[in-house]
Amino acid sequence: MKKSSQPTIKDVAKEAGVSVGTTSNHITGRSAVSERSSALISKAIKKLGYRHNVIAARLRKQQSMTIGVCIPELSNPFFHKLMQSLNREMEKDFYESILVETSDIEKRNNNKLKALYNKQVDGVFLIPHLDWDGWVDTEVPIILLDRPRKKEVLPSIALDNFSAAITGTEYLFELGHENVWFVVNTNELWNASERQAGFKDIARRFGYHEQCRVIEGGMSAHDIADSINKALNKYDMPSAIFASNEYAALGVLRALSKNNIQIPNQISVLTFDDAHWTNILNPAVSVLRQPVEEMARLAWLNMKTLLRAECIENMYIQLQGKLVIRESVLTKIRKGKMIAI
Amino acid sequence: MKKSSQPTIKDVAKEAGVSVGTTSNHITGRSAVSERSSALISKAIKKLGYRHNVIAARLRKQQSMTIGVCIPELSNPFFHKLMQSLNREMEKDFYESILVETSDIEKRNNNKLKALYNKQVDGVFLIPHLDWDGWVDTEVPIILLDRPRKKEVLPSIALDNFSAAITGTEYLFELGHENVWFVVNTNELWNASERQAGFKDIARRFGYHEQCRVIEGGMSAHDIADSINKALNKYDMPSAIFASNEYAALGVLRALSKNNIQIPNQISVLTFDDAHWTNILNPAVSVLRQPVEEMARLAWLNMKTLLRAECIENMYIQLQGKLVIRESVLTKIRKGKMIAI
DNA sequence: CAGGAATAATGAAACGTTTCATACTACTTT
DNA sequence: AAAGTAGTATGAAACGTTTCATTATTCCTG
Repeated sequence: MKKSSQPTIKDVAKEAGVSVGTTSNHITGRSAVSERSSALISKAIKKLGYRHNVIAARLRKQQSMTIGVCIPELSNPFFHKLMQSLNREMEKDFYESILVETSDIEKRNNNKLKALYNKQVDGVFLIPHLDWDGWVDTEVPIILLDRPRKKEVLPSIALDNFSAAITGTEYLFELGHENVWFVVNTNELWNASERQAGFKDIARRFGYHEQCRVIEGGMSAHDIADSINKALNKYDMPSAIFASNEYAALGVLRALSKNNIQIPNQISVLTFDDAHWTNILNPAVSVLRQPVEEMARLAWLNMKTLLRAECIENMYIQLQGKLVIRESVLTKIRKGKMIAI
Repeated sequence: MKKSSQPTIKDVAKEAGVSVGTTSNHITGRSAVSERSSALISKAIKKLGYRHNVIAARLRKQQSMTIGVCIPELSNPFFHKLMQSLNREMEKDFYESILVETSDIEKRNNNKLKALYNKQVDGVFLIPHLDWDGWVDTEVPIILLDRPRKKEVLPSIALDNFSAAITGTEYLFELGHENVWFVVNTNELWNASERQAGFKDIARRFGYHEQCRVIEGGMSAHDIADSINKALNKYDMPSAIFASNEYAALGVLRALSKNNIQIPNQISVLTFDDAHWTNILNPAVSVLRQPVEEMARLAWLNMKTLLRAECIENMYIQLQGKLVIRESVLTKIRKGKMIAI
């Protein structure tokens, strides 16, 4: 905003020959205004090029119509898809978001959180860090997303990672795969460990825990590829690999390609996260999809409840993953007997 | 913000036993405050849990410290990387961004732009649509990014698409490739056509325009794959393919894989956009990288000049693409004679 | 046509800051 | 001791809305 004076609501009122109160009513629509006045005001607005000052309105209303969204980083597909979906939801109710990235630059969420509070956000969506100490202003609603770090005390919505891993693994087992590797990377410990736990659990139940193996990948896709490479040299070749997220999946693809291993003929591949390339590469890779839009929808729905100052006791919503079958998993004949799927 | 009354600067002043003016000076640091007062105020702030109300400050200062950023959609890697870089730049100067996605939902930029103006943004970064009519509030600084749609009248920063295409194509030619395909998709016409023009220009200069071909791919990566597939059946196989962006590249990979064509042994591949998977897949694909951070840096630098109310006449900055050589392009021996590179 | 109800319009106060002209204080200098 | 000066402090006005208790107007009903 320049110093050049924009016309205010007072100017409009004067021009239209009505009071500021009436003008405000016309603009916000919160109270009835006669047709005559409305017409006059509309004309005045147009004539003066009046622009409604949202900042002044916010101050008076003591409501910013703004939600702070803290995510680790925008470059992660899951996070920016989530951001996108949240925006779309909030937009419908004329709310606006302030996006802050917390990772990399700032390991602690707290500074960012405080800055958001200073901006008078009406609510906060937070994807917390592992080392987040949980400090929070109890006056402003908060919902934890994706990583239910303090789910006992703060409302949380996340994928049911444990079950999702079971869904995926079970699918592989049912198809006849008995020797499955689960590949995790180490930069996102919470979800990875839950998924890993699910994998181990179902492997044990099927009695495949001897052959099934968890490969700890490292931080980058390249590290992961290396780890898989080493494992490939060390152990019997698995008949399927389940990657715990997009980066792990890329690492798997690299390692298999480097070793001239065909997907799915020699090794089947399944992965968490429905990255856009999964459906394009050949073979298109089957995926355990996180219901991002659903998460955003529920998040916003519950936020609105909270904004109405209604308490939600002990909310912890677990979303179910969805298996999306494409071309990267082969049906295996199990020793002699056919498996119906 | 709840109704529950947060302490205000007045409460702090009273608690500290000084005036509001002094308190404000302490908080904002715009005018000297004695050690004694500062200490008292700090103590009072801590005691009351005072929180600085940014909205009130903005109203009074007639400055929102906020920049609107209009991008087509967050899911496009180039755009969210740009957003990320812009945020990082602006953060250093304590500016904040309001992100709006324009595409898909709303074909016209204008509504979004007006909404931003109502929010009293101090400036706007805009990646305009093809059909944008160029309406703009001349009072608030604007810089066009990536697509210099109205570069004659509005300051713009964009990749020099024409030259970048030449750089990439020349690289292929120098390596001995004479039969090169350039693959464009059709949803982003501006940049694609510039790149295409560059490609055609250099092909003509090398005298390869007979064999070199532009493949119009379609909207999605799958459509692009289909188009390439058809072209492969129809024409002589090229020795290299240059994809005009990430989606085109994925389409190329799919089509080649489906046809059991080896990269780079049978066909070399080069692409615009340094998508994160390009460096991970096997072979790692060589890339013509857009200098995103540089673009963000320059964008913010110039925005700051504009915010200081200094005029910038006729700004049109063209950034140069950077060739990143990886594993997907093969050096060819040209008929009998070696090419030194 | 009086009385009451419904509908519109009014204008001043309030939201929580920053700003600025003024006043105060404590030194230093003549 | 008066005068000057630099450093601080003060408090009321202003930023542009919304809100709400009143008042004005219109409409309906018996």
